[in-house]
Amino acid sequence: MIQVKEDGPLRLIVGPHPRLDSPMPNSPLNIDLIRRSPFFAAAGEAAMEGLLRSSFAQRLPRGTVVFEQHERADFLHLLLEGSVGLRAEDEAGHATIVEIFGPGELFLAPAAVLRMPCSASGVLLVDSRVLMIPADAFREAIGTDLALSRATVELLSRHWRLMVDQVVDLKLRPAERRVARFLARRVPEEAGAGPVGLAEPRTAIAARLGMTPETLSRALAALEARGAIRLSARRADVADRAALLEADTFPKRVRVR
Amino acid sequence: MIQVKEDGPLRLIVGPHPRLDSPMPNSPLNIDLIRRSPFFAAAGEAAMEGLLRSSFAQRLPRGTVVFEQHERADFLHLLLEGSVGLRAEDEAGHATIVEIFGPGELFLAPAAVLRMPCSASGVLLVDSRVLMIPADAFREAIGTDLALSRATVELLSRHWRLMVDQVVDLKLRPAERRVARFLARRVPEEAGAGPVGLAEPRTAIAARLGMTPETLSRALAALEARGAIRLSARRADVADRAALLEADTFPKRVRVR
DNA sequence: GCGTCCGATTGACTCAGGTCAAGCCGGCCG
DNA sequence: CGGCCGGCTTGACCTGAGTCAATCGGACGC
Repeated sequence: MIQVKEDGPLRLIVGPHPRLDSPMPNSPLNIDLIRRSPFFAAAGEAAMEGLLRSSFAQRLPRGTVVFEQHERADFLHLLLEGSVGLRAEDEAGHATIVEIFGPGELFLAPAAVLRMPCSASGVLLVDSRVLMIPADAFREAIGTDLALSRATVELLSRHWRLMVDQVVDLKLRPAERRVARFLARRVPEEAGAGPVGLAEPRTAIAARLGMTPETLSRALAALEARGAIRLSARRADVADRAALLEADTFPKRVRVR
Repeated sequence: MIQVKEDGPLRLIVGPHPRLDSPMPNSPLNIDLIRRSPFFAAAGEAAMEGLLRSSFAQRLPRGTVVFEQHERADFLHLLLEGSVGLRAEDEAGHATIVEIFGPGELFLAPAAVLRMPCSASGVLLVDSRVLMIPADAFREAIGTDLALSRATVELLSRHWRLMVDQVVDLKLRPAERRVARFLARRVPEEAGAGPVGLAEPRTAIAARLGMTPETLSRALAALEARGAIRLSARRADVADRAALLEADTFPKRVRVR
């Protein structure tokens, strides 16, 4: 079921419909996590039940590629715990991380819906638990269940907006500010301060933010020097979320249209 | 119905349900254009009929803002002719163009679906014809018509992928190559060469590509010098689509996890 | 036909961030 | 417990693209 390619990253390999033979069946804990995800909340219990029947959860080590760019998607993935990066490679073989998703996120790499090749690979950035939902079952369910279909529209809309945000970030904000915003986004909503985990490798975070690891490192150091955060291994303590977003660094250009 | 704010761009102002009093009713020509849009093709005649009943078309001058960032969306827009830019402004008031859409594109600025404020404004980059679809009607239709709902899922999926492409572009490719790809995308699919119109202002194109107008200008000049294109007013003639995409310029960095 | 005006181009200069090359540190295995 | 190794950080340097400023040129009004 899981197989290691000797000279490459761990690659997940599964047969067409490997239902209940999973290493981790849907425990109550899972169900609870799943129910809290914005997607299933919108889809409703009924749809959820139906989909879960053919799904299964897995605990997978970091580095696992859960789906591969340019290949068709056989599963949708709901992250129960951990962190995935969507990695896209250009024709020259250079890669970035397009987005990083955390627990509760469903990424149906719209490929699954369109029956098109994935536009990115899914790589686990830390050891994770993933709920695997067969794409066929999903596509079928979406064709009969309006609530589910509607939930999907909302999910995609949210994800589209995330990407818009990122494009704006890349185009308008300098590296240091992008880092600051990234950290701020990870501070629990209303809490104005607190620790944020940076469990994923720096390289991945840097790629997500559109910069090199060196620049990320320097930006973090600068933020620390400024007193906005305190760094320790695999995490950063945010002193003041609002201060992080302060506009003290210079912006870019205005002219449009 | 249309109103000019003295000291700002043209702003479209419409009442809640201004049906058939439109300056341009749905002529057969419109219907035909609409039917060819990938969205309505997927949604099917029935859904299309229903939506069109409450919609109306308008011819609007360039510069018109058809919807505004941070405001709720009252209409979905199907571009019949012309070009729109999605313009996003950051908190400091600096703006970019997130995407440029051409004829046949439906942009329901997912805001309409989520009943959330738009994450960008829609600005006409040239004089255009736009089909306006009341958001309520759409939201209602989507809640009862599975085909329509499915078409929406596909539309959003396509749009998500467009954004992914753009993020990859911004992160991995240098300015000149981004320009080349932009031009190539506008060469009619299978035709290996041909003229591409650049009717929208350079400033908008530059913003869409994440660079300044100066850099765009230099990139175009460089491509011309290299013999890849020939420039004339408001258009560029592509000699060889494939050659445009050639990888002769240096790429960026590799390392990702 | 001619002046005005605004967007596009061109040139010279600057700088944010990428590149290259050491060091450093913590985890892991023998 | 020591040494190795991979990932992170730090420093020195370089360059792609932004900035600022001057000029060009097409569209439009008169």
